[in-house]
Amino acid sequence: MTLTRRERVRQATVQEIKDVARKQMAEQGAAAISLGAIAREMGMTPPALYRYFSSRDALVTELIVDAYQALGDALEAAYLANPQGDYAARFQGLCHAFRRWAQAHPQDYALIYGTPIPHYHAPRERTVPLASRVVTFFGLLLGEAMQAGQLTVPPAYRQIPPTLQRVVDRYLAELPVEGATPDIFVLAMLIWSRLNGHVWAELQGHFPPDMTGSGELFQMEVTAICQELVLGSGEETQ
Amino acid sequence: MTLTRRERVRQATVQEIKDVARKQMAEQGAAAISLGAIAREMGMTPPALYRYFSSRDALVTELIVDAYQALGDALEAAYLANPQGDYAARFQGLCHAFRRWAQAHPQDYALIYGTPIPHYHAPRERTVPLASRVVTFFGLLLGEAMQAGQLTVPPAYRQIPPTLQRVVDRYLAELPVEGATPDIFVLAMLIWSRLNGHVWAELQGHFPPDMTGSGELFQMEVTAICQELVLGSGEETQ
DNA sequence: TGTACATCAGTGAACGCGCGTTCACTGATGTAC
DNA sequence: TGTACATCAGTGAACGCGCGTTCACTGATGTAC
Repeated sequence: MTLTRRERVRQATVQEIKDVARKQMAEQGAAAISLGAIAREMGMTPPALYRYFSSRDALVTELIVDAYQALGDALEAAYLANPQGDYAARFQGLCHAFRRWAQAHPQDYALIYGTPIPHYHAPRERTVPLASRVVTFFGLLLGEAMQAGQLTVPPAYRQIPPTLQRVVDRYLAELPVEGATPDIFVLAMLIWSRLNGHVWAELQGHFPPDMTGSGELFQMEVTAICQELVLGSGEETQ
Repeated sequence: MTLTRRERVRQATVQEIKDVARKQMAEQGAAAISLGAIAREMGMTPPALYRYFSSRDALVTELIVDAYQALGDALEAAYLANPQGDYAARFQGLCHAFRRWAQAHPQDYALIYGTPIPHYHAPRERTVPLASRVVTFFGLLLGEAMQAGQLTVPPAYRQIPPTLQRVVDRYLAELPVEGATPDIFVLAMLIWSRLNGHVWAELQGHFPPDMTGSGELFQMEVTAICQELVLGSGEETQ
């Protein structure tokens, strides 16, 4: 079904609102998203925005959803950009795609992984699946590598305490991905949190800023993880 | 020099202002710190607070300094609580102290490591030394362990690219700590960022919340790092 | 020990500002006959 | 192809609210003689 002229104009306006909001997030931070400021920049009056979003929070929610979606898409593209059997290359590709996206869109990154906006409550039923998708790419890759014998799970990650094991099993049962093991599930989350911690520290200047610009520090961390997991390129077995 | 009655009352008021501010941070987030709300809760009028802090930002700065100080003190206590030669125990103690402090004071933790407050600019000459102090405890410990031959720096951390090496050298030259090597400097930052990433993810609910409550997940990560670094307890050599 | 003065905590009114949101309305765009 | 009506985007005024900050002031606390 093709869109009418009016619908196309409407969609363009929605897009413009989001774009201006993102621009203002970049300048003032996510907490400062304001319908008034957006309207001003668009040459409109604030009430006009209520034709497009039922409230400020609804707009914020859409921005969050878009951000997760964009990050997930970036990871998916990176995942597919590297050859299927080369697990180390795919992993590195994922890691760098994560960092690159965060650096290219620091405002969206802070929106989803930073301090929540005061008085805003995200609808978890929408955000949780999207947040999971991000981690899932790491899980998928690590799972494949393990099945191919190109990954050694460090002993510390193999010994899951019984109470934690039970919780993990419950999540695995609901997961739409087959072949996921508790080891890989936990490993993917922990590896992701390392990367996220690094990228966050970079962006917030918690590292000496002139040490992170080149990306060499990040590369060291990624290499260290590869070595810790003995991530193979798949060449040995083929 | 002993304090006069007036000075003591004054200090108590300053303390109360900070305490109320911290309480409100816990409820509404750091971005919502408001002199008006603080005054209201204290049964005062907003202008009265200007007797104690020259502006809202000055108050925020003090809260940040206090938070860094408290976290540093907690780490120092944990550092000293474990025997000098037992590097693994000391490391684990540091890690858990970091997490415990963050969980006990999530608002202060978010204040220093979360998204910066909009329109507030921290005076870096005050915050950077305090932020460094936190990481320094990890550096100190890892340095001692290495000198004792109880630490193996993973190969990925040993190969520092030349451009990065130059920057690291410059920082090491200014550092008041002797015996710090580039390896350890880089290692401490990266290990800290892993821990920070984990703790942040826990607090923000980026991990499934029922998986983090027990602390077993965090313990797995700490153990993994210990094993990756082959952190010894010092018993073998004595 | 008592008085005169200085210091300082806190008040109350006011400043300009921006916020999200509602409402009744105008005027343009699209649709049905 | 032309007219009558419905839909919808956007305006302007207004709502109540809270913010940081200033100013002139009152009244209590402390100090000097």
